Order: sequence, then C-alpha cells, then structure tokens
Amino acid sequence: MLFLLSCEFVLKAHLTQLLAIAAKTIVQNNGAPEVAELTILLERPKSAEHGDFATNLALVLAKPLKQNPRAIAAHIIANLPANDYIAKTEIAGAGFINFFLSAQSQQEVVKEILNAGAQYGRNNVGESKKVQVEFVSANPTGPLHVGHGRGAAVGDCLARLLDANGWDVTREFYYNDAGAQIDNLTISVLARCKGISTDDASFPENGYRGEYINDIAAAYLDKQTVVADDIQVTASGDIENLDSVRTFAVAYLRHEQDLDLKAFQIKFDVFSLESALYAEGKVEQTVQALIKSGHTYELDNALWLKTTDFGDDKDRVMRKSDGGYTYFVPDVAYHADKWNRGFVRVINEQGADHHSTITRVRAGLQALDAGIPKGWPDYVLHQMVTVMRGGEEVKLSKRAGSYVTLRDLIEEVGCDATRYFLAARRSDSQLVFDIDLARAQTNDNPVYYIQYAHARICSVLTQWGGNAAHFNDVDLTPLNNSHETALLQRLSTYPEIVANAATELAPHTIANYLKDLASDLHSYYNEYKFLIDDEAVKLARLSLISATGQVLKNGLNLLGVSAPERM
RNA sequence: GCCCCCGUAGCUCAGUGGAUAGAGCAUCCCCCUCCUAAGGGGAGGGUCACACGUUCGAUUCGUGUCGGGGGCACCA
Repeated sequence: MLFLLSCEFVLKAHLTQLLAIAAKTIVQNNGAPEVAELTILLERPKSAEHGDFATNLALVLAKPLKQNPRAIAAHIIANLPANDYIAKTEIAGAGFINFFLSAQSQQEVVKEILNAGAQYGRNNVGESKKVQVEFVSANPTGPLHVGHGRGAAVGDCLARLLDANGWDVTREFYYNDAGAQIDNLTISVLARCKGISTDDASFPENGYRGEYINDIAAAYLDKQTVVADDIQVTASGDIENLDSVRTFAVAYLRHEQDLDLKAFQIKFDVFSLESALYAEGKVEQTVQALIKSGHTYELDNALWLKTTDFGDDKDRVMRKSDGGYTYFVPDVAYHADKWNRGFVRVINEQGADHHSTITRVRAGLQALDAGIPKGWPDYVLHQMVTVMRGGEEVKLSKRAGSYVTLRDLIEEVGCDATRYFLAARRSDSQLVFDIDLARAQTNDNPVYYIQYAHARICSVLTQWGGNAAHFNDVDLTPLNNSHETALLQRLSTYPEIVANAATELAPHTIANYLKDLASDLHSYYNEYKFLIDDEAVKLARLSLISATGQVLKNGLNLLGVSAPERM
C-alpha cells in the first residue's frame, strides 16, 4: 500500500525525520528538557522562491531556547544528517528554513504518475471503512432546482473524494414522502385534475403552481404508468381516490427527479423513503426506545423529548397533540437506522436552512443511548445559489413556476460547466451562478480553461505519435527550466491536495488546484516547444506533459467533469 | 431577541498564526509564417468591513460593532 503513497508524502516524512534529529540535538545541547514533544511544521511555501518545503521550526524553538531564531536555524542546518533529497537550504526572513529539493527528487514524480495512472493521488486513509454520503434528498414535490444542484455537485464530489481516500462509499438519497407537503402536492394535482386553474380562488392556497402539476394531472387522467427506482405505478384516473393521486404524483415526481439526476450524471446506491420507516415500524421503535431512555415527558397532550439534556436550547415535541409525529422523529429513526447499517461515518450534505436540525438529530441519537458518537453524523451545509443572466437575477422557470430548475441549467450550459460551477466554491459561502460565464467558450470560463489544457496535451502527444509506454525509460534530467520546475512541484502536491480536500470536506480545493495546474501548463506551452529535434529533451518534455495530462484527468474526474482529448 | 454562514482589488472569488495577501474577469500595453490564441507575457488596481484583545508575529484566533444571507412551530 505504501506504493500508493506519493513520493511527496514519503519525502515529507523523510524531511520531518531529519529535522527532528537536528532539533533534538540542539535542544539537548541547550539543556531544555521541557521541550520533550516536538511538532515539526513542514509546509509548502506560497512562493516558489522559498523552495519546495519550509519550516518554522527555528521560530517555534526561539522562545524555549531563548535564542535568536536565525541562529537556531543555522544550528539546525548544521545538524541535518546527510541525505540525497535536499539540494540546498537557506535561512530566510525571521528564521524560516527553506529546503530546495534536488532535481532528481523533483523529477521522480513524473514516473510515479505515469506508473500509477488513474491511481495517482489516491490513498488508503479510509481503510475501506463504510461511509455514507447523503445528499440532494429533495422532497418529491417538484423538479430539482439550482439549490439541489449545488447539493448534488458537492455531495457527489465528496463521495468521489472519500472514495479516492480509500473509504467504502455509499451514496444515498432520502425522500420525505410522508409529510404535509405531500398532502399539499396531492390536493394541487387533484385541483388540476378537476380543471381548476391556479388563479382560481378555489385552487389550494399554498398549492404548487408550476406547470409540471398540470403534466402530472394530465398523466393521471390518462392512466399512464411511471417507474421510479424499484416501484412502478399506474394511474387509476379516479379523481375521488386521494391515495391513488398521491401515490401516482409522488412516483411521477420521483421519476422526474431521476431524470434530473441522470442529466447531471449522478448515481445513487440507495434511495430511502420516509414512508418505509413508518411501514417497517422503525419510527415506532425509535419512539419507544426514547421513552424507555427516560428523556421524554408528556405536556399539553403532547410527547416531548428533553433535547436540552444534549445541548439544544429548548425541548422538542415528538408527538403532537393530534397524535402525529413531528418530522424530526422519523429523522432520528432514519439516522439510527444508518448507524445500525454499519456506517462508521455519515456525511449529510444539505442546504443551510437545515442548520437547526443538526442539534436535534444528534440529541435524539444521544438520547437513544446506543453508543453513537456525540458528533455523529457530520454535516456539510451549502449556502444559497442565485442565478444571473445578462446581469440580472433569474428567478423563474416556466416548468417549475417559482425557481430555476437544475435541468434548465444543464440544458443551457452543459453538465460539465454546471457541475464545475456548483462545486468550485466553498460550500459555506453564497454562490452566484453566472449563466453567461458558464456558457462562455473563452478563457473567461475556468472549466474550458482546464479542459483545454488537457486537450492541448493530448493533441501534442497524438502528433508526436510515439509510444507513451517508453516514457518509463526516459532520462528526465533535461527538465530544468522554471516552467518545468513549477510543473513538477505542482504535480507532486496533488496527493496532498486530494487528502486535504477529503479531510476538510472541501471539494472546491480540487477545482482551485486544477486551475493552477492548467495555468502552469498553458504558460509552459506558450514558452516551449515539445516536438523538437533534440530527442532527449523532447522525450523528457513529453513525459512531463503526459504526466500533467494524467493529473488533470484524475482531478477532473474527482469533480465529475470530463477530460476531453479534443476541443 | 437568539443561533449559523459570509464580508479580501471595480466585479466573481481563492488563501493563510508568519516572509512582498493571490487568481480570473473588467481597463491599458504586448505575443500566432511555428505543437489548438478556448492560449501566453506585462501594467495599473487593497485600510483583508470596523474596533479592541491574545501573540515575538493577526487578514487568519477571541470578544464586540456594523453590513449581507439563512434559521429560530405541536411545518417538513
């Protein structure tokens, strides 16, 4: 498995070890036994002028040793054991130590990438442990909108990232198909079946008014059959039968959402239904378990859970005085079920409006006293998306009535651009989706910028026409100009980027990295030729861009964006 | 009133307890007889919202203030 770890990580470990040895010597010589534990900080400097790695070790040691940091830095360098990877060290600024790797150490990454191929950047941190990513989880009351799209792009990318870090990932979609909103959907469809228009006074006040409701009503009256996941429903056409309308409408919309997801190229492993939790008795079991735990009480004809025992600011109603359960009871039942299914880790990707449920769900799980860890499950919340076109906010879609649908976006700007734009921003900041920018086939558009870098590389390799398998034997020493050094350095950080993106649950860092890598490539491409007469230099350069193409492809794949060979 | 997220260049956004805070767009100037100009090079543009703390060092951490957004039901 060590093979999968990049040379980057191995190098870092080596360097850290060297530093630890040097630091210990110095600490002992100065008789400062209280510095028993040394946390060596070894970082990638922001600027290439500062080398491949830098450490603030001397700055940290300055205080306990009561010495000038630059003097300590000089001592550390003097005490570094002999090694092959460091070509040069220098003391900079207040006392940073910068390390410059030997050319050979830098070049090794090319072969590592070419050998690992699609595996480059992957690791086994997750040890094949089970993790579930729940995302989208839209109510089956309409087509998916932009907000769901953001959840879909971010959630799917998180799943890909965790997979790349060695986790056993399950993608899951949860349907709230049992609540008041479904009743609302049902009466809206029914009204349409009866020919009541949306501006008619007798149309349900809070009913759904999008055109799709009309489509459902027409299909229902037409006795059509719809398929969603593992169920198939045929409409009875009976406008007196509420249950029949409900079942059909839900199946119809689940099918619609399936089509939305398909257009977005997202696949789920499991669809869970709230109604199933009731049908299988899991909601009732959870209620009984909570009562048994002693954390509940009756008040005003309602059953309450003392969520304040677990950090909530007020207690929550479980069973309303009318006998029905509030939504959070099936939510707790659902998450208890996830735990029972063996997910050591669960990540819920949701809109920020779900913020208030986090404390409640966790409190409910704690109250069950089932050995579930306190901070379980994890949440990634994304903020609002606003859509702009021609400098104006777009608010309406014909199909949905009151919001921009995901499918509208995909049809207008394409799947790649939509996925990229929705995943390329930190999920906890608000996102402005600029349709004009996403459609632009120019350098304004980061998606094309990155894809173009990949296509350019493919184009050069195709025109060369040689056998890429021989890159393994190529002598890389001709790679020595600043563009090549920059690319080598960038390529070697990729595994670190992938690991950090997963740790921080931050897919957008992948997008940023790819933009930087593409920029390095374009810059190199403009400055140097590849198909040249000098065979040794040519092969070295072709190896380098081939490796670059591989990393671009691997990274784009993490975002779910294609890496075209021609544009 | 309480809770959460955000506030960085004209715009859209990265970034970080440390070295001169970055990129793209927009503006201005250059670069295709030559592997895709869907590209590259350069210039200008900043009180990192504000104030006070912690620190050798704060844009980054803490507290408060001001802005923007979201959430605070016996709705889901």
